[in-house]
This record gives sequence, C-alpha cells and structure tokens, in this order.
Amino acid sequence: MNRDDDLGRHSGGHEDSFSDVEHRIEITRQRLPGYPLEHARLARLITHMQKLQTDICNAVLKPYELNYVTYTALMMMYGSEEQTLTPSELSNATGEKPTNVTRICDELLRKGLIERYPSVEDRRRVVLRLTAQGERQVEQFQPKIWKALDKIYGQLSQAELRQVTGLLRRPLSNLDG
Amino acid sequence: MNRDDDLGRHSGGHEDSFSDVEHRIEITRQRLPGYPLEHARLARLITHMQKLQTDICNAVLKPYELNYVTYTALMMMYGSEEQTLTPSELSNATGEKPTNVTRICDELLRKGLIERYPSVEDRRRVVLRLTAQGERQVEQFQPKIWKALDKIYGQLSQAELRQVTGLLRRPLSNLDG
DNA sequence: TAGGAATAATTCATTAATGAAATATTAAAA
DNA sequence: TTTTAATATTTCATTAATGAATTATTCCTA
Repeated sequence: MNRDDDLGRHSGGHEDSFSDVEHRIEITRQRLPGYPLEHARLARLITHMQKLQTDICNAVLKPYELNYVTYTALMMMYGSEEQTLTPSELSNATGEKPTNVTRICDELLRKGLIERYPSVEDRRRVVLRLTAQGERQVEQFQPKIWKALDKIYGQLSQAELRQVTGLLRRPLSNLDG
Repeated sequence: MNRDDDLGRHSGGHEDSFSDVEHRIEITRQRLPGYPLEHARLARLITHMQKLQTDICNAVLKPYELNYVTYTALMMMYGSEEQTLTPSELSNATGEKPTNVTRICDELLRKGLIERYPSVEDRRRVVLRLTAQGERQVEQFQPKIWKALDKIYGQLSQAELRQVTGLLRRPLSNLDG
C-alpha cells in the first residue's frame, strides 16, 4: 500500500501511486484500438479517491467505533428535517443497498445513536431518527473529519472544487435527472 | 434505489438522485459552523459515482462471471509489461488490500485467466500473469465496458474529462507524491 | 370494494473484504 | 557472519455487503 513498494520494477523513479495506473491505461490504449483512455482514467481515479477517503475517514472514526458508512448514515440524518429519514431514503442517500441499511441501523440503534419506529402515515415505512446522543456524537467527531477532508482536498481552491463537482455531477443528472 | 422512491417526502419534485444529498449537506452547513460544504459535497459525489460505475460495470460483466474488482485486476495485468504483475503491485493498482488480492487471484486462477508462479529474482515475490485465455476474455468484454463508460461519462467532452481528471488527481500527488 | 400489482422493509443464506497473525525470504546492522 | 529488521504473501477468523425470498401494507383498477 506504500508508494515505494515496487520501486524499480515496472516503473522507474515515479511521482505518485496513481502514475503507474495511468501508465498501464496508456499501454492498454496502445494495445486496444478504440479504448476510451480518458473515460478509463477518470473511472479509475474515482475508485482510487473513494478508497482513499474511506480509509482516511475510517482511521479518524475508529476511536468512536464508527466507519465511513455508519458515519455517512448519521450525517444524512443530521442534515434531514427533524433528523428523520426512512430506510429507503437512507439507501438513496448513502448508496447502500436496502438490506445493508437494515444492518447498519441495527448497529446504530444498538449504540443508541438513532431510534426506529413505524411510520404513522404509511405503515409499510419505518422512521429513523437521530437521537440527542447521536447528535452530540456527530458534533464531536465532525471537526476531525474536516481535518481529514482538508488533508485530502485542501490543495483545491473553492473555485476548483466547484468546477470538479459541477463536472462530476453531470453524469448523475443525465442518468436519472 | 430509484429516483422516485421517496417522492413527496422531504424533497418536492426533484431533479436527480443527488440533489437530496446536496440539500442535506446544505442543512448541515447551517447547523454546523465551520462545516466544509464543498469538501463534503465532493467526497459524497465521489462515493456516489464510484457506486454508480461499479453497479453499471457489474451488470455488464455478469455474463462473464466477473465483477468490477476482478475486471480491474485483469485490466491492470493487460496494461503491464509482459502482462505480468506481483500481488503487491496489483494491490496498489486496484486499491484492494493484499489479503483480498490473494482471494481475487485464486478465483482468476481457477478460471484459467491468469497464472501464478514464484519470482526467480526475489523468492518472496509471486508473479501473476494474464494467460492467453485471459487476454481473449479481456478483448471480448472490453467493447461492452466502453459502452457502459460512455453511458456514464459520455456527456463530458475530452477537455472536460481532462479538466476533472487533472483536478481530482491532485490530492493523490499531494498525499504521496 | 375485491383482487392484483407495487412498494417498504426485513430475514436468511451466501459471497466479499478486512485485520491479525504466520511463514518465508531478503536486506541491513552489529 | 550472525542477528535483527523489513518486505511479500498467505492463512484464518471475523465482519461487511449482497441477492433472493418473505411479510406487511398501500395503491390501483376493473
């Protein structure tokens, strides 16, 4: 997992952990006519960034016995009206499959960070709500997450951040907007 | 998992699956002074995009009994000199933990798509190599992956793709370059 | 308003991914 | 050159995530 792991093999002195990947993508481009280099590179970059931010956040959250997924669930509730959400909304918000949402909520419930009760308007639904303890928890670890995010994205200006986000956002609007 | 799942609850008529998330991030910004909205939004967007491309590629790869992770492993070998890589290089290239790389390679081996033998220069190491069958397999499913990637990123111009990639790449060079 | 289709959440069995420890080998230090 | 440290991979036990099927409720329509 270290940038120097494979020094002197396929790559000479190299710049960072992703340049080897880029090099492999370029080779592939040479071998496969029609290979969409830019698409492949972005796809791979997204995967790498996702892993990076997950790992870094996990490290920060470990002392709280939380991880990136449970943390995200809490934050989505924190940002909802009445700190309230249904499992399917939470599934959409986090990208976790409904079946996993059930498990995640079992865990948060066990920790007393959320509560869960049947909806009154629609009795198929379930209501998930952040408890007071859950809110305190969120407010406690947030600053550390901010530091972590800053370590990752701190070199990008606000303008650049908006630019990336604007562009990266487009596929989502295209596909289901 | 559908954009209409939670119609008429917390969101009014909405644009796409991500705008609810953005709205929650804005609420959070209001509740938590100091909350780095742009960082949080980009982080969340990356997670969503990663899930999206994983799901879409998995659908394409299902007929070949492969998934996004095993596919990535094959592609990284395809793009390497001699179609050859060590497990630790593969771990770096894919972002999978070494222990998972072992499992993945067991599977690819069982399918005859790669071969595995001890390195002669350094007997701690192991050499993984794409077989002829593996190469054929790659070349067979590639066009379908291209179509999938195009569905996702096709609305971005080459210039825009390079722009996103350039910006998104910076954190990786900063952190370990 | 009865009956079938759709939606929401969950359970259960299975697969995927991880961390900690073990093994083997090489590199570095004393 | 022996000892110690570092690297590479794997094994094993545990946790996390998924898909398929199930249950309960609501929506729709004939």
